[in-house]
Amino acid sequence: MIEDRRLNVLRAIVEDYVATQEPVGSKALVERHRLGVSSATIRNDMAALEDEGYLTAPHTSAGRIPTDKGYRMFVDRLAEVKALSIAERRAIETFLSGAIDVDDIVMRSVKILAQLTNQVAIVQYPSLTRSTVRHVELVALEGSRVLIVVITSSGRVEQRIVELVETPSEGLLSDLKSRIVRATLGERLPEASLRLAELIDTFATDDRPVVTSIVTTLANTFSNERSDERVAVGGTGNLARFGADFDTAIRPVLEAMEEQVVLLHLLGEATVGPHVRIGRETGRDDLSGTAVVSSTYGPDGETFAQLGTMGPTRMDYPATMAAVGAVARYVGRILADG
Amino acid sequence: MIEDRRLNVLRAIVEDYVATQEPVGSKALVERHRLGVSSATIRNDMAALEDEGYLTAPHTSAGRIPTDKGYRMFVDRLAEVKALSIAERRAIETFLSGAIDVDDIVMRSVKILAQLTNQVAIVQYPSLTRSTVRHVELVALEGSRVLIVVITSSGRVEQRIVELVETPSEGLLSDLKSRIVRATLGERLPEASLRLAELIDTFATDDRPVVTSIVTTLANTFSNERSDERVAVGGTGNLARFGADFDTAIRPVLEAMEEQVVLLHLLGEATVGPHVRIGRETGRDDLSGTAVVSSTYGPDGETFAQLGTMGPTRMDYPATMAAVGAVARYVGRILADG
DNA sequence: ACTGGCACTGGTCAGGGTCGAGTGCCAGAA
DNA sequence: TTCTGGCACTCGACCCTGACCAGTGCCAGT
Repeated sequence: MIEDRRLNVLRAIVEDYVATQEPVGSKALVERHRLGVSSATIRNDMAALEDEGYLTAPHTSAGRIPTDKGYRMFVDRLAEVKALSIAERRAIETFLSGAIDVDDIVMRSVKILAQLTNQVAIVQYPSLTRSTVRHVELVALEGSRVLIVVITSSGRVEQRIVELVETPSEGLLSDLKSRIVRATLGERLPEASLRLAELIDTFATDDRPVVTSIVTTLANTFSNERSDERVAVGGTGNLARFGADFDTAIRPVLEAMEEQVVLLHLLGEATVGPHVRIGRETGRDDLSGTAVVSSTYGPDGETFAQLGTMGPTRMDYPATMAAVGAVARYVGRILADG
Repeated sequence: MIEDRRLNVLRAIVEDYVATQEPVGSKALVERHRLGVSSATIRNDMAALEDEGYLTAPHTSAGRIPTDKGYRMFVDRLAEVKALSIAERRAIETFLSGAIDVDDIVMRSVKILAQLTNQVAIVQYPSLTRSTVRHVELVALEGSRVLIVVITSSGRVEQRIVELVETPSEGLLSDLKSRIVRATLGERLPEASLRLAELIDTFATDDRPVVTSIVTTLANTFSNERSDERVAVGGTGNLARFGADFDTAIRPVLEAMEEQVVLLHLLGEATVGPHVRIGRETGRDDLSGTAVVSSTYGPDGETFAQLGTMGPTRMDYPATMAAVGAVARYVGRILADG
């Protein structure tokens, strides 16, 4: 029972602090929440919570603020998932379904996510290595150049142009194409890459130069890490709201935004549902005042990549988690359809 | 003569203020620069410059700082172009020449520009409307779907997939392709779009549905404003250095960065060589503390798009202008080669 | 036309006093 | 036990004050 009340106090403090950005004291707490006990009792509870490491006091005669451990407890055991309003759901749906290609989906996701959460949003481009080959096309261009087009199951279209040493015959090209298709269609990109390597030896020695240079380019495209590692970032304008604590809330985020690698690391490993990293849990000391809410996305079950938001630890976790989860779901659905 | 000295004083004040970020007084000025006169004389000159609107004093007993008009005079008449170091030139060259496609060029340009200037860099994607058609390809996919590929003179490859009502014959497709190529090759995209419209009537009525849907998709691609209006932004980390005046130097920039339209407007109309907009000259009141240095780029003579940087009015104009100019030149050259 | 000197101005900074929100603890009530 | 009212205490926020000083404007003199 008494444990219960303590947790309620913790919850109330987190909520109030997130709302007001100011240390919350025992008196203010009993006024705003119907806790049924006096402020003195709350004071004792707060002292206990501080002993256990869930709260901290900036100085003797200020209120308490949650520690990272306090936030952690809050998201793990105290927060109820805050459902998005119907209007918000509809906004996500209509905005995302207006996208015309994969790049556009990513850009729109970033935008809507930043808007919903009032934070900096990060969306990783759908991973190539996890998607499969849907179509391969070879087109002879003028001169001895060949255009290679690959369409993946994630809807991404990649193209390359190779300059060959000699002009290939129509026959060779179409033969090569059909063999490539047979070997790779439906395969995941890394496997497709392997299959291609085996393919070269099956051609006549005369054709080897042409085949090799087309096939290796294609294999490079398949195992191209670039797209995996690309992320789109948005919502920087939201940082402006945190003018008060520039050094703890803005500077580190601005700096992290510059490095794609850092961002990718922040989004973290694949996890089911919205995942929260608070302060040092992000793995970077300079982001001690920052929390990351992330989720994988992809058509049902499959995992294409990650998306999420980044903001001060004192954020509205339930709302942010709901928004991240919802956007991830819609993006996955749309990628499956398109 | 006396006019000459006054301008020298203005130049010295701009240089000192840019270097120190602090109002500069008459005494400090004579110490740092060999002006050959006493501080009292400088005081008179400063008073005169203030009357003419080139300087302003934050308060009675502080030094002077340049007004926007002062900066304007500085860049127009006083600044000598500061040549980049050989190391810098080489850095630009090697970094940019490592790019693998147009998107990569843009991303790398943003990065190097931000690095050289320590400011926020903006690079507009090469405009489609200003480039010409270099190649068009139609490829039948499985079912009745057709892949359309366009390569423009700026090296950009755009592709679309159309779902047709009926499967077109091989003959029709190759006929259509050759007529499209004949009509549009080498044309600028807007003109190419017009030519396409005329093309439809030259086909037999039976073929109209297929032709129409391919041709309109293609025309849409040509007149697609999206790529024109896309910009890449980088160097946000550099904003962190201006922590001091968050509200005047950072907030407005963060907000502007959110809106592509605003950024495009800031880059401004085509102009030759680096162009500088100071404070309200940007056309936005909230950017009164910000200056934009921009330039067009493109292979010699031609203009593909704009790039530039954005920073506080108290920036090192000569260095920034040199960097913007140099990057613009190299990007243009690389686009021409690739 | 320039300079040295001098009175003046206004911002910054450190010291000191007041105020008040909030705490910890204790003795007594439920 | 558990809660409550009361009280002394703490410490930051705020304000005022005076010393200090960078820098100015002006004037009489060279």
